[in-house]
Amino acid sequence: MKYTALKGVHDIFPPDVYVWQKVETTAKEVFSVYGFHEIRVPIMESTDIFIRSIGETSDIVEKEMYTFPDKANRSITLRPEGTAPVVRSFIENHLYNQPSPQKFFYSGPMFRYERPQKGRFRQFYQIGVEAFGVSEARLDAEIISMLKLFLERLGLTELNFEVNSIGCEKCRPDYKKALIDFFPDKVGGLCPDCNRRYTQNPLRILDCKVAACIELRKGAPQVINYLCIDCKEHFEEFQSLLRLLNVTYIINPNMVRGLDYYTRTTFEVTSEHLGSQKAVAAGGRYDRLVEEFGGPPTPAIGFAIGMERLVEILKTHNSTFRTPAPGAFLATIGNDAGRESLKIAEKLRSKGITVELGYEGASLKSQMRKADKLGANYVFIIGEDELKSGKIKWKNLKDGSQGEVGIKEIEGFMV
RNA sequence: GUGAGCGUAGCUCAAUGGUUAGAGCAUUGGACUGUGGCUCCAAGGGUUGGGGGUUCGAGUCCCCUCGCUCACCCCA
Repeated sequence: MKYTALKGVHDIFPPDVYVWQKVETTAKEVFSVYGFHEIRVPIMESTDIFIRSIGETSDIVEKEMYTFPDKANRSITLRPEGTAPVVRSFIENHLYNQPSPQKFFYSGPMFRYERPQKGRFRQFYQIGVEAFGVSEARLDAEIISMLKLFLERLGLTELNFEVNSIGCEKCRPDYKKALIDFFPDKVGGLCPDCNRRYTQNPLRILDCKVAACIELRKGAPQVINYLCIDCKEHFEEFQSLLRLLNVTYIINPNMVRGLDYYTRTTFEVTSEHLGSQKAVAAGGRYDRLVEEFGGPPTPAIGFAIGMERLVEILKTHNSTFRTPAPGAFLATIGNDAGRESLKIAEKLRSKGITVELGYEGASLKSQMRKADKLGANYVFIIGEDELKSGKIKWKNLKDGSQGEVGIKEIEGFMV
């Protein structure tokens, strides 16, 4: 094959594209009921926007960004995630001067230079939401509830909601220290990756999958026990509201997010139907990011849904996504009938009926076959006899019934 | 970046180192010169991912390369 798509990118075409459309329209419907409005931001930004938000030492920045110089030698990066561009837009357009909270959703492609595997791609799509200006836990609970409703609307009820709090800039240092103090005599037994984590980012030891590390970290201090008063109250209120809203959740004290900007509430929605990358949606609070970006102190929270992962789950749950079938198929015999069929097709289409035609002088039999394969409801047969009499034959392909209808009455017949 | 597995028709897969690489499904046409589905017949479709090597002979064995997949790191 001479021309192929790049590694880790994919085409989306029927019937799958109808699953995607369903997800996108459902998101818009649900999110708008919660007062979220669409925001459209560029897919490329100045590189430093991502470096400052995601964190200089994060894997995304260190090795996964699509970064290149433009013709004026500015460093440009294809967005690896959606929060930073939205925060940039929020500040640049002074949206903090609008009534608080400001709530946005977006959807579109993200780019990360990684080795593809199940549920992971170089160009992938996210639907995300961001809410600015409210720190109270009611908003956290609302957002989780909104995510749950969205998933339920898509028929997904067997997903796991995992929550955690990773504290704030006040309490996290204490916890980090406690964690470091816990491991010294155990470091030798940890896997090589965890040895590296021990010095670079000890929190990451908590979600290592190596059996020895899982064993060794038993009894390790949990971040929940090191939260400051404010963070602790916030987390407890958050949980109490989740129960109030009947959201079934589990606390995952080992859940640590990979992006540096998170504070307090973090959460993930996971599925058993995915591979190793089982998070279908994830997010959390980032109360400091707007200020660090040069905006006014503004608490915020958001999440992102992985479209490919969500579509994967939907396809295993629900096989009813099909390419829409035409309402009518016009089978014609001869040039005159072919010309007449164009007029009829346009009339029906103007009424919103999907119409397909037979082409290339195919035999009636093969046109019938095609109509059947397309799943058409009705076939109209137009030949010399029909042109003379002004009545065309119809056949209902679902029940096999057939009859005649005047050419002028065909719209009424179909509508 | 690391590791493993796999590359034969559009798809799913056959073919002991030995003739012209086959089958099912799918596509197109026909059996009915104006009636779909079921059945039957036929046709099109392949540089066996690519390159090199061993051999009288390679889809099959060896090397390289590219691609895909899964996993690790990390993440939606």
